Amino acid sequence: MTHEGAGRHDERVVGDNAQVPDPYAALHVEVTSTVDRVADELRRAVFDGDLESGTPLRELALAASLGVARSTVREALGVLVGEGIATREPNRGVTVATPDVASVRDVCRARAVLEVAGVRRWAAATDDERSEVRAAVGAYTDAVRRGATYAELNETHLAVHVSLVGLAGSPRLVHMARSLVAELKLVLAQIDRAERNAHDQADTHGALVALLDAGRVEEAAHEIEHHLAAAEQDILRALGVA
Amino acid sequence: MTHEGAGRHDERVVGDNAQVPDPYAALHVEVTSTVDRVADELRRAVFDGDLESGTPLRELALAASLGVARSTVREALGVLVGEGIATREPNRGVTVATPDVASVRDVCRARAVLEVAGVRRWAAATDDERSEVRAAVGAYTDAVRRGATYAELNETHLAVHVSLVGLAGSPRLVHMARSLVAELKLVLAQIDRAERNAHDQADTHGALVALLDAGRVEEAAHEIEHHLAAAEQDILRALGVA
DNA sequence: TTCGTCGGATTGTCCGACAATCCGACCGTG
DNA sequence: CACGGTCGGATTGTCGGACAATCCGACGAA
Repeated sequence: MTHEGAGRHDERVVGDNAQVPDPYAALHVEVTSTVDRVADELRRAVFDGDLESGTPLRELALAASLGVARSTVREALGVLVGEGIATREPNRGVTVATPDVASVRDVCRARAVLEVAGVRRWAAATDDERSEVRAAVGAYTDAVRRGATYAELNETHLAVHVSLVGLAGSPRLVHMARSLVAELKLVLAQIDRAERNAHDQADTHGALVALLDAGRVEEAAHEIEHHLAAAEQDILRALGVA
Repeated sequence: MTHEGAGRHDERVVGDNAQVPDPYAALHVEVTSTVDRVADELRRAVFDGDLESGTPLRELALAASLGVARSTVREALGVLVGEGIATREPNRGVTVATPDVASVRDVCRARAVLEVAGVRRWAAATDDERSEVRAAVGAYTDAVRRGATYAELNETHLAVHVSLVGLAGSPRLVHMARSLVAELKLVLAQIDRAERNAHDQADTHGALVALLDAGRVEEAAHEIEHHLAAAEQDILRALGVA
């Protein structure tokens, strides 16, 4: 992903004219390199289940199939590897990552740390950050009530959790959370959809916000930890752990 | 698709027949690609101050200077960018990252989240993890007493903080902590050495472990937060923030 | 001043090439 | 049959060259 765009031009502090507060905010151009597009396509394929975990990503074949040069594919694969969506073994190539039990546990534990840290800072967060959480929860519950597609439910649900991390007010933590969520999406993409119980967590998330609004932060933190532990168990069970 | 040859040969997950617990542990070969060596060299140069922040990293010049191909340099630069040590502007190239006040604040805040999470799990951590913290603290205090070089003091000191994150028992969190520390090293490499007050935090760290051993976890967490806030102020002051 | 235009420098992408490495099959020996 | 050696194909890692696209600064005209 590597969001972070938002070109922030420096302010020349040379002296007098430091008054103009960027009249051209809210303007941005879409800069899209071929490497980015290839990486996007590969991500999409992985998350949509077109590429099962463990599938080797051959550079030549991908280059031919996508109509780009091998070096371009290679660079895109490097991005995927950096995001943890794929793994590279020296001289053996890149394959779609196969999450094992340990990594699922790890991702969930790390997620808990980040999200709890965010929740604990609810009171200290800005209004912007809080309203973003509310918006994310609203979008998710709306998707549930609307009976949206599985993919959309997933996306909005995970967005709620990322927004919780956003409460900590640290772009880097949010970036880490996104990376963890990407790995989680990889796992979810492998689990047979029928295997997973339907999303019925709209109430849970609403209750979480209610707790926070009531100032019962510690209860909310405990709640989210419980929620994540349950999710971890669900995933491990669906993965068919012995 | 490509159904045919995709025989799902069982991967060498040692899960099943775990009778033989790896008689060949403690054996590993050093696999070092050219890209890795180039990336290492660039990191070294940045952290040693050979490359000031903001310095453009020209692909052709580096390739010629290091005696490797441009594509190799390019890939190494991608790694550096992924680590946050350098930044890439499309069509403008890669430059050594110039940390601003906001990012310093961000890194410190994120660090605090991770380290506090680790400290809070002191009791739940494994003996291995705890002894690793003790070893790191020991190495640092030893370096202080020994009057080691500035670089060594830095390294051992930061290793202590990473080891604290290790208490959480999550490899991914440790990885994130390492990434944050790398960014911090970049900042420290820019600050004139004379500007920084000498390391006298051996006592602080020893006291931290003492608190943890005494089971006063919350005090230790508070202590580390205080410690990090102070370090942030030191850095910002040395950076010459208004 | 402000606005085109031009040339040089650099990146983004492509192509082709080769050695190194890995993998599986085949084969000979004991 | 088990074991070790050899060989060929497939794939990666690295190289070198090439070209269009883009950016930057300077120069010059309105």
